[in-house]
Amino acid sequence: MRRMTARPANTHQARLLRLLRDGGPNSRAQLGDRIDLSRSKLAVEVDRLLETGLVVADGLAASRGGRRSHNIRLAPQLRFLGVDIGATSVDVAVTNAELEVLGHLNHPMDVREGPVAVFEQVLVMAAKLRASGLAEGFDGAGIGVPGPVRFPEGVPVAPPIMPGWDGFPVREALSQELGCPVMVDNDVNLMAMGEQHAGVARTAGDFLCVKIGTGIGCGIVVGGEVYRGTTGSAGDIGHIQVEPDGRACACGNRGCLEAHFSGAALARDAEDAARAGQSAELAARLEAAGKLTAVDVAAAAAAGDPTALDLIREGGNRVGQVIAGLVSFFNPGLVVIGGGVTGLGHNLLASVRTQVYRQSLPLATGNLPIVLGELGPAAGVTGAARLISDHLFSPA
Amino acid sequence: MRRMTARPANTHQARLLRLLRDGGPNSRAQLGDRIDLSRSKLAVEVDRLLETGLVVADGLAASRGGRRSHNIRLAPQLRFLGVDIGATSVDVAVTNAELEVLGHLNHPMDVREGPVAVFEQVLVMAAKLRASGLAEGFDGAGIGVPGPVRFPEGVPVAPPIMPGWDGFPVREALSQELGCPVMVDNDVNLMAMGEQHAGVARTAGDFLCVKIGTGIGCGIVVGGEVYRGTTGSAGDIGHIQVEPDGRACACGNRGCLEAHFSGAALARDAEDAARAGQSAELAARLEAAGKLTAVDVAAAAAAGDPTALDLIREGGNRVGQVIAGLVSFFNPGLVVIGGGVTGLGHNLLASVRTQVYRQSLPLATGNLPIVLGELGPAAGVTGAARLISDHLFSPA
DNA sequence: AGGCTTTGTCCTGAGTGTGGAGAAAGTTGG
DNA sequence: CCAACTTTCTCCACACTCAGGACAAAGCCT
Repeated sequence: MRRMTARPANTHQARLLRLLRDGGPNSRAQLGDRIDLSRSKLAVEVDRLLETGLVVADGLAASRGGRRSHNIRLAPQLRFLGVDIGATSVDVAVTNAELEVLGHLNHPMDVREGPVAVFEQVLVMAAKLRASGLAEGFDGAGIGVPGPVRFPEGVPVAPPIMPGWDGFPVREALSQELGCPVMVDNDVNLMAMGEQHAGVARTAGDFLCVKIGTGIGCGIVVGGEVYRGTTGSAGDIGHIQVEPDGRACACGNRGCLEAHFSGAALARDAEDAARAGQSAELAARLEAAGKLTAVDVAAAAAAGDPTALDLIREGGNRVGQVIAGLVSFFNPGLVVIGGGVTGLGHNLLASVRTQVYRQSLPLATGNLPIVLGELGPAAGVTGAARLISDHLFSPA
Repeated sequence: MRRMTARPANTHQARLLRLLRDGGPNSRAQLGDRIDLSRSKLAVEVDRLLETGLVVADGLAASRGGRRSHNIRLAPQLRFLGVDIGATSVDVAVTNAELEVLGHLNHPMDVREGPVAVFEQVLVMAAKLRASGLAEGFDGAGIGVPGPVRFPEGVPVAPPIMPGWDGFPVREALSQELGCPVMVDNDVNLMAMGEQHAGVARTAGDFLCVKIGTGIGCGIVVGGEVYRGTTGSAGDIGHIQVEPDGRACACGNRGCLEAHFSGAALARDAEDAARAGQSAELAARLEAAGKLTAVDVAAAAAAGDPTALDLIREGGNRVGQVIAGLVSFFNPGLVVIGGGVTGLGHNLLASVRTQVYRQSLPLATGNLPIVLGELGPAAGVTGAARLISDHLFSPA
């Protein structure tokens, strides 16, 4: 099957494609209300898009008191691949042009196995999605990796938790294998874009998206656009010092946020508490599974275990302390918290909120929602699809 | 005398005006090299600007091997007023359209005397500058205040150190008095814009500008544009907590950065040290003046006084610790340090650098200059002039 | 059936912008 | 001093963009 070859010829067409992506099917008249163009000009550009095949007119909508309108929509056979490489698992999903997830696979895998092994797995999963009939091919792919990325080239740089990936040409390699355009970004940025597209951040202009998984990172959105910093490492808050002479961190320093609270740190603390006999609940789970994860701590907390609750509360205080500083500095309109520890839920959220509302000035916190992400694992892959669609839906 | 009434009619004209402002006089050909327009279209827009009087063609430049070019420049009689309200003094300056400071006055004054008294003083100073022949009137004015500002309206909101200003219609009032357009911003943002226009940040895209005066604030520039946050309080880093249960701060919290280090805190610490007999040098100065300021500490340090050096070092460590966190988060391409304590100079800078380079990841600090601002008190007023010129040099 | 509404198409005219021809004004070398 | 060349600037013809109005198509309601 022939995949998408055309690109919008000008900014009007690009804007129309994004309107259709974000707003679903529309009539020409509805599009006209949302774009600053005359009806005549709009009609010309829509016609050109129809010619390219990027957009189709299928069927008529119900009348709204007059002539029925044509349904203009993005070509229904368009498919994007969203890939989210986490520290301990890989998510791969296929979406349509409106970025709705049609199929989603997850596979546990350590990112430290290196790019070659991970890519092999990604391609297997992509093939599986294709075989299931959800896609005959991919028109573009977005991929997120858990570390800083030199964005224009799509190459990870100096990633602390995935040393084997340093300088690996992710974009080029995946583009070769899949035969379609590929864009690469930090996994946290993709989560932010996912929540922006279909989650809690739909209406936010400036917001922060804190992802707490194995590590901790923060997506920064300024005026609707992801901010990546000068070298692509913006949002790398896991190594902000929260305790002078605190715990040793993998990065070589002491007292980093990540060393004191993250999915990995929480699991370790829980295991320590279990072995020290502080919690029968956690000890039982450790006995059963041989190890503990953030999910176990969440379950123990839900069961009312005071040690687990303490661990979560203390962790929330740590993150909250850092977020309070970021809120003072950045003055966002929204803070989203997501990642693997979302299961810790409102216990975590409560202590984060307490810290932020107590430590930041009222002007910055007065009208500041601090909420959990609502997309869960779909945030990353949705964001990945949005990344590549942003790229393809802009003039060549 | 008639002041500037015309505004650029389109974005081309606006871009031309800014090119002339930032690059000085130019021929049509030189302008053509810096703008993406054909020579013919360029000529048309330049002619229209000449008609409005915003731009003049005076004289011919030396030949560069062919026909001599006309010097195109901004109207030489254009005048902007730059006002920088500090916590303890007021700066007022007049600039030409290229934002060169033609005259600059400073007057010690406590901002807590309130907007009415301060405005009176500002108008006296503006009149003095006019009387000296530097200006016959003002085509626009920019004004900075030491607190958050609701930018679109030009109104201070909930400013901690200047309670009497809350909600005072600064923009409207000053515009009435001066009879010209006025824009209002936070003083820190103006310092950033000043250093961006004519100082160390001329080539920086994303940078931070930390101003340490009576308080501490931080200007944030993203892609060349000042970022002000959702409620105008972005960069308000003075109340980030640096020590749990630390010193009491005027804001009601404990352990704020500003309480531990700032011009005010430094002066107080120095006085305490002098009274405690820890430093003969500082004691002598306290004796002489009845009080100490950051300038005294700088002088004592320059004279080799170890107590003063310690105070500066310790303060630098505090700020450095916060800046390290911001660098990890924001990944700027440059950090500028300015404000009243610039006199502490390289002693301060050294400890800030040590903290940042030690605590932040190499990817973020690898190529990160941390430098002192080079404009001193001119940064604020230059930034103020730039603020209003940005406003006037954009389509109406 | 007739009037009204909504949707979509067509056409004209104003304005925007490009590129080339060429005039104006200078330098350089013989 | 003249011819050749360079740089700067102006003028003009042509293509393209885009808005707005007229009008046709297709529906609803009475």
